[in-house]
Amino acid sequence: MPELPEVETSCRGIAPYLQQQTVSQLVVRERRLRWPVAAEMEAIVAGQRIEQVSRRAKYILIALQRGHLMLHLGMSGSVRIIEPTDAQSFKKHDHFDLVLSNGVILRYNDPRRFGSLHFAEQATEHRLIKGLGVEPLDGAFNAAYLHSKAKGRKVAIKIFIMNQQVVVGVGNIYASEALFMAGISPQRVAHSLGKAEFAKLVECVKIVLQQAIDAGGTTLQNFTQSDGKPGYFKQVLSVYGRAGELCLVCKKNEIKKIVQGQRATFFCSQCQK
DNA sequence: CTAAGGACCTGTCGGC
DNA sequence: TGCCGACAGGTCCTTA
Repeated sequence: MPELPEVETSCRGIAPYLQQQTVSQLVVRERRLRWPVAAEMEAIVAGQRIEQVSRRAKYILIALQRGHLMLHLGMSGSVRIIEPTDAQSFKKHDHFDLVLSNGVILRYNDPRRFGSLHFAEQATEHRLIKGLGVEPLDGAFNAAYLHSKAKGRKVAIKIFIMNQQVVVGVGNIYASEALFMAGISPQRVAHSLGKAEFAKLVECVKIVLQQAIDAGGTTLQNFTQSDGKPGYFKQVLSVYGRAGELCLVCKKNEIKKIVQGQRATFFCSQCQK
């Protein structure tokens, strides 16, 4: 479910409630997530002060006095803040609670259980984070970087920009959107792009993600804002999910849907070359 | 090393 | 109305 903008939005939404608070306890009701929640997790977390909440790729990092919690939302995960008076308001698939000493609860919900909760002394050294590529909104993500990474790569450019070892946070929706905005066909082989095309693509990835963050994250079926209310913005998507409809740019061609790497890709064959 | 496909899960939707 | 298959925002792991 969540792409980077949704994770960023969740992160910002929950941070004010968590920062500088103390964890009273972690209550896990379902340990079977993408990876089992470690048995020692409760003991590690209890009593620790939360220093900071941040994001790396699609992981929400909760910095404790000692170590970090790493929360990934997978496809269908969401977090919400529960006031003490509503502590008993459970929904189906509420898998764990991070309970603060002031009674406020960070509650994690995830129907498909593709999300995960890890602990690491140093998040940057954790095996799931260590090998990740650059942040898309960072200056390190630029045309020269992408160009050099693409050398010798024969995968389709859409698959390539979704590769977390290259650049993080570009999910299936925004990969289609960025390529559409850049006027580049998703089927192009990665190394075949020219310098100007890499520059354009980088620029469009940044724009598309930043716009979505500004809009509070694209709201699709089951994203819940961190305050528990349904998302209020519906970002306008230009191609994603619009198969068979007329392209918004050329207004002549129908948006096509193809499958790449077992994922749906949407594009306009007129506007994207 | 790269590339491709399977795996993990539940919920929803369209078609018959 | 009920059942069944297809599909859904992620990403790791195995195999070739």
